[in-house]
Amino acid sequence: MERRASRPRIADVARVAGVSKTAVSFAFNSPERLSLETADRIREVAESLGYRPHPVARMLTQRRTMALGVLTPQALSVIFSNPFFALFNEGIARAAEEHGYELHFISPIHGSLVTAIGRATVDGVVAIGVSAEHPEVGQVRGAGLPLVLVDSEDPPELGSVVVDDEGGARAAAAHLIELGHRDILVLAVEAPQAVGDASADAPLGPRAEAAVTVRRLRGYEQAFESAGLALDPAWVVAGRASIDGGAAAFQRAWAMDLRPTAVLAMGDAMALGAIRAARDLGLRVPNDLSVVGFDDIDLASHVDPALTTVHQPIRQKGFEAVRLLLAEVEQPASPVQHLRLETRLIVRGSTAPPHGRGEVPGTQQ
Amino acid sequence: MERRASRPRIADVARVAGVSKTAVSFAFNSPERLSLETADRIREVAESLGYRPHPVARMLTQRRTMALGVLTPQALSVIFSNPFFALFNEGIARAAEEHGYELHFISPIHGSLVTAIGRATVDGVVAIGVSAEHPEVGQVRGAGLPLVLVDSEDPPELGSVVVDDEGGARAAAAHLIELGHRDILVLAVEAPQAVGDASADAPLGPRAEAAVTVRRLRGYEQAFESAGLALDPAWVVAGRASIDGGAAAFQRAWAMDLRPTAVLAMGDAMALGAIRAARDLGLRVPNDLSVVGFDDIDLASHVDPALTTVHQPIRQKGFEAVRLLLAEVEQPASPVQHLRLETRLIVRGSTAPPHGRGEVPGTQQ
DNA sequence: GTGAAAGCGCTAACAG
DNA sequence: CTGTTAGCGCTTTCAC
Repeated sequence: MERRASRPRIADVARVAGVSKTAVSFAFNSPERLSLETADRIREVAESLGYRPHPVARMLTQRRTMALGVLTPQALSVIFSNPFFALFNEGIARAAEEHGYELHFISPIHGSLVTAIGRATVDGVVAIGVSAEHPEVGQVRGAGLPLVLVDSEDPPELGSVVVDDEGGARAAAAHLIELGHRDILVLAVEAPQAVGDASADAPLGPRAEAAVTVRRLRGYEQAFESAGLALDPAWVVAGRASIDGGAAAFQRAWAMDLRPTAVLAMGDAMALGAIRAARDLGLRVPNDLSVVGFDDIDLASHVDPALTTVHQPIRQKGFEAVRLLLAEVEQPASPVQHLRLETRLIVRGSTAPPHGRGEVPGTQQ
Repeated sequence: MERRASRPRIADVARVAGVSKTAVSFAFNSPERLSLETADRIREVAESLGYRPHPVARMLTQRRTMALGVLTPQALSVIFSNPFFALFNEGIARAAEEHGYELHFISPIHGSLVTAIGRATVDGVVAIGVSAEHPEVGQVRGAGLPLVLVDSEDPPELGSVVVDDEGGARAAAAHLIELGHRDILVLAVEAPQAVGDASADAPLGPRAEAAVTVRRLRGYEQAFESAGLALDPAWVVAGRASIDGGAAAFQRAWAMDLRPTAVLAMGDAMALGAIRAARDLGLRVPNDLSVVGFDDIDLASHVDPALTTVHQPIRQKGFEAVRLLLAEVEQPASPVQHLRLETRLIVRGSTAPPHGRGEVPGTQQ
């Protein structure tokens, strides 16, 4: 009856090798505290038994998991289908694996982020799309976990990584204005209705994404003001941050009899959607309609015409967030850090002067 | 000194509420075993203290983690930058969240998949790009974890989800042959050099991806044979499964004086790379060169010309893999299941008869 | 309805 | 160099 289907425990190894559990533990964790031969013999026995220290038990005693959490209010499946997250995750992943940490994605479970956080076994978390006003932030901190915010600086005592949304937006709007556009439609990101079923938590309220929207909108406004113009609120329509969302928003604007010569979209996906919708209406881009996106996802440079957009270093955002987080995780005494990364306008083929007057910028006024 | 910075434990709640630890546990896990008022009071105290059951301790006693692992030999960062995985992960994620499980990505840590698996705290794993000959498979099974293989049926006693690679490849090749092509270049996927540093494990050998390659190649051959032709091994060149890899492979073939009128690429990314390389050489697609991909990633239908390719249900593959896995996880007695999904050729704009004779298929013979 | 006590599997003082 | 022992924080029989 010595054979057992279940996983061998440390005691089994100790018994077979004729040593104490301590010795076995040392053989794995501090071999230098054992004679070479003892350590070798123990490892052989362990090997032959197929023994591996149980990771959960190990976490419990070591009080660390060697895993980092990526917290998002979005459903897991959108995290993986969204090109923005593809880049962000890539950056996160690169930093995590460089330091030997695993990655756990913390997304609503049965609609509840609170339960998801409650279950997370991580040493620290990077949160994106979340800020001060969210109960989740308090929960993570209450759990004693280091937390770094991305795209929000709100509880200032937390580490953060943000980009210059305002400056990027300003540059985008200024570009259009310089080209001579005056009838500019703004496609804003509406707060996504979080997965939420009718479960206990999730009084989601204004998400941090709203903060990004506000910053970008402010940038647009500043550019208008600098040019002595004003951004008419009626020309700001909100939609979901996706291709379909952008298309729908553009159509809605059109149905409201807005006839823009240019579009400022707060995301590339929305920009692409607007282009699609405009084409369906018979408009040519950029001749009849100029479109500027935001983010500079991979696709932006591959579509035709290539999308003029505001580049933000998404990968780097993820990478730096993990770097800041690990500093806190590994030296709990270290001060929290704040990072602000640059954005820059990339002019490609989707923008031109209004009225199809070719590629040469000229003031139509 | 009652205030403590660290996380409150169950004993703290018990003490403050004036009950035993058991009662506190019951208040959370089996409230029906407590009087309503006791349970409520305990929960209030817990709330006020900010108490949350420690997830690791919980895992240890419950002997389940409510998390599933996704095992891949690729580095974490490639998992997120690769469009194939984007789709696969989406399917995985959808199924996992539907059942309330978290997802952990198990990728080499410091180059070692073995340590990564050793650390994984999951109730089961879906492995892709791995099969019988890999030590990792044995390790996972040794840990007593249910395991479902994707793209391999090799240890037949394991659950599996595969697609009809052979049939898809056959259809792709047949399509080209019917169009009249005879000089067909095959772009095969070469085994990726796993991340591996010089660390202990990773005698990686032929990866399961090799199996996919073999199946697709066999499909191509069958189509050739059915047409009374033969696939010349000299016309099969291998490259990395990426855009750059495809471009490089095509250039290499060109440098070896191969002058194909068509390309069969084992992945869409490679196909796209081949198109790029061909264009750089002054060839027009599909007039001078027809290209067929494999997989049908999102991008395939968005490029110009849209890519003719073999569609495989990548999302579904992920979704089903988790479904099969959960069946095993939740009813350990249940039999392992095997699933084979269909593929189908999707003809778009990147294929035409050879010699630029327009879009109408005609036998050039 | 409530609590005492025995683990879950491992680590790490502390002795010897 | 090796073993004893006491936890890590929670769950869960089993008595009361």
